[in-house]
Amino acid sequence: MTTRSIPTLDDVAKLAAVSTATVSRCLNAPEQVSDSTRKRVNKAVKALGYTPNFGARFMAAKRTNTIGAIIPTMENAIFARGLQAFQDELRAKGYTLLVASSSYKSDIEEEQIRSLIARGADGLLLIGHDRSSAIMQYLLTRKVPALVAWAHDPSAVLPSIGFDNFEAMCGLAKHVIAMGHSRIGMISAPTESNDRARARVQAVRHSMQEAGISTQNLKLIETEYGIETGAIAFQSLVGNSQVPTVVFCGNDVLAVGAMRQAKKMGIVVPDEISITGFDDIELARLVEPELCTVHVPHRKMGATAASILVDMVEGKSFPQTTQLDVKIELRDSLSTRL
Amino acid sequence: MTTRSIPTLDDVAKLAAVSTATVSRCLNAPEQVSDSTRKRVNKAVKALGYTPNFGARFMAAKRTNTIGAIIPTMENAIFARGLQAFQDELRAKGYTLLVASSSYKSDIEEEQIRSLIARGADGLLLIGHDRSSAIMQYLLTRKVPALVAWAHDPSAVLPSIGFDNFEAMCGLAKHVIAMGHSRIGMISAPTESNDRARARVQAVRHSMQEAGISTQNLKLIETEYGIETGAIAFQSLVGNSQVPTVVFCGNDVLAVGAMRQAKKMGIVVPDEISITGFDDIELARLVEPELCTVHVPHRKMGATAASILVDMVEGKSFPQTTQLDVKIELRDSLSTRL
DNA sequence: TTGTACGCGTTATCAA
DNA sequence: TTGATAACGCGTACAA
Repeated sequence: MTTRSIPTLDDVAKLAAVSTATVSRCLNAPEQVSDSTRKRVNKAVKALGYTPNFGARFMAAKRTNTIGAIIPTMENAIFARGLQAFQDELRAKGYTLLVASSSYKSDIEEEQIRSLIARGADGLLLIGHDRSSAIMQYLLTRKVPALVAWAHDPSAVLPSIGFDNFEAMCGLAKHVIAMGHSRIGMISAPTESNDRARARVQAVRHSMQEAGISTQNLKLIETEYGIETGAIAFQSLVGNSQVPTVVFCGNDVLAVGAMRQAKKMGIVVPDEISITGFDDIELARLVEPELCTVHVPHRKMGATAASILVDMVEGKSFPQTTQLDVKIELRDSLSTRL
Repeated sequence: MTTRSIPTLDDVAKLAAVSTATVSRCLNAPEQVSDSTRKRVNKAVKALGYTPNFGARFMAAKRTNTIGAIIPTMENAIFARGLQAFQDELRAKGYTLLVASSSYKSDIEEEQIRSLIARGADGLLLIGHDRSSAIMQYLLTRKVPALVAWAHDPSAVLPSIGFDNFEAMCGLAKHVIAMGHSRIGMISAPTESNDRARARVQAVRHSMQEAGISTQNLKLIETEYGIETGAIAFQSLVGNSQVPTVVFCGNDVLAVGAMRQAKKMGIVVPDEISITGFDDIELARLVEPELCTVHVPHRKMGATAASILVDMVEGKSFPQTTQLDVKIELRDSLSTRL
């Protein structure tokens, strides 16, 4: 039982009695190697338990078959589900996924972008378009293909896949307003450096104006992502003089927090107040009443994002932007205001 | 506007009119460089937007300040929360986290372990002790520090941090049995290559035997992780001749699925049947009735795991196993059987 | 305090 | 089909 050191290409080559070039070819272009030597090499690889060193491979080939993804947080079910689909699809295409999370902080995101690129990520998946010009410059000079997901903006520099947050929320808001609601509350994630959140808020404003309702009637609270924060926001929203008849929430988690708080305060949903969410995570159908929300095809988005990004990396043609359809899920947490 | 290529150490050195060695020192051991030259070098680094190439750095230094983590799935809130804490703590200590997921498949996990090690991960976080001897050999010969989380086993080869799944479930099961339950159902995640799931099932068996209840009275169903799968399992459990009075679930997600199915079938929880979970994710307190479960300190586990793993990587002393306390949360989905 | 020069493990070019 | 060999970008003895 001697201490064996980590086997290298050279070790494999020696054991198989060939050159390192041949071993390398066996691994990367097997069809260029004769059957007999390939068998011999593969045997040596197994015997030694050889694994290529990515650092060296990266330096020599400038490719890693690795895709990096930076998401705001792993604690959010929507990203988790989409990301899992993203990874599954990448695997099928022979790529490995590396994930980093930014905690919704743009400076951390920048750091992660640099880190993943330095590590040789062939392509990057990012969330949303909001990004400092410095880091955009960096991305462009490094020429690393980057795809923005969870967003849809044909005019943006980076290609994107997602849905139109503005349109989606408009659809819901118009429906709600048509039901007779005019005193409106909204709980949103912080809109600074979060284009998705901003678009959803603007959609509500826009829909109100279009219906001739003064946006003075909109009570907006911005708060961080969480059930607890949603509950607190709801409390202060209904504590005001003008209690809204409906509360739009920027995502399902905030909405569920609002619903919990309503129950706690003895406010009946939807009889006394309607609540809506966004995303349609599993949770939305587990609460009572079921949450009215906007369904987003996360898995499909993740899988499609993988396809597109791989095409980008491999120099194939790809769409500048891909729009996915959302569906408004009218459920029991929303009712008509007579 | 010329096409600039990626700046290297050499470029920085030239611009600052020093040698590459000095630049390297500026980055890795600033105290060895005089103030004036350091300033000059830092300026050049900024001007060029230089980022070290990890591949090259890894090859030369054999360290990357990177920790890899392989979790079964990102879609599970328990891992997500613990992992986020893990990452936050790592960041504070100057390490970067790379995440991969195995979809609960051991062959994929092996692939990911090799991949992360080849990429130069200084240390690895793994979930659970179940692992083939081949990959254990690989881990040991590569001498990469690896810490097992979500498990606690003083006798295992790899150091671990977590809680005693067996003891935790025994605590709950004994309490339930003392409440008068004797016809028992259980919905578990697949126990093959999942020591946590296995320990929880064994705990129920053990507790029954200890109370003099034949384990013939245990109806066990193994199914994959998910709300829907939990619902299906529950349905077949109550479709049997001997309907259980309590259903233990291996985790909260399965339990919530069971509760949803019970509601759908018009079976009142806990009056007609009690249901328990494990983990205490946020969801547990959002369903109605609130789910009786075992609370696990995920965040604390993640943060502590980071500390220990960094100590391992840096050659400091560390505990072979760290046990965290769990707490049984007696909530309304469990009631006495008279 | 700073510079020179070598080696890390791989891929790719070119010849054989 | 195979082999020799030059990069790739960095850290670090060792020397100055």
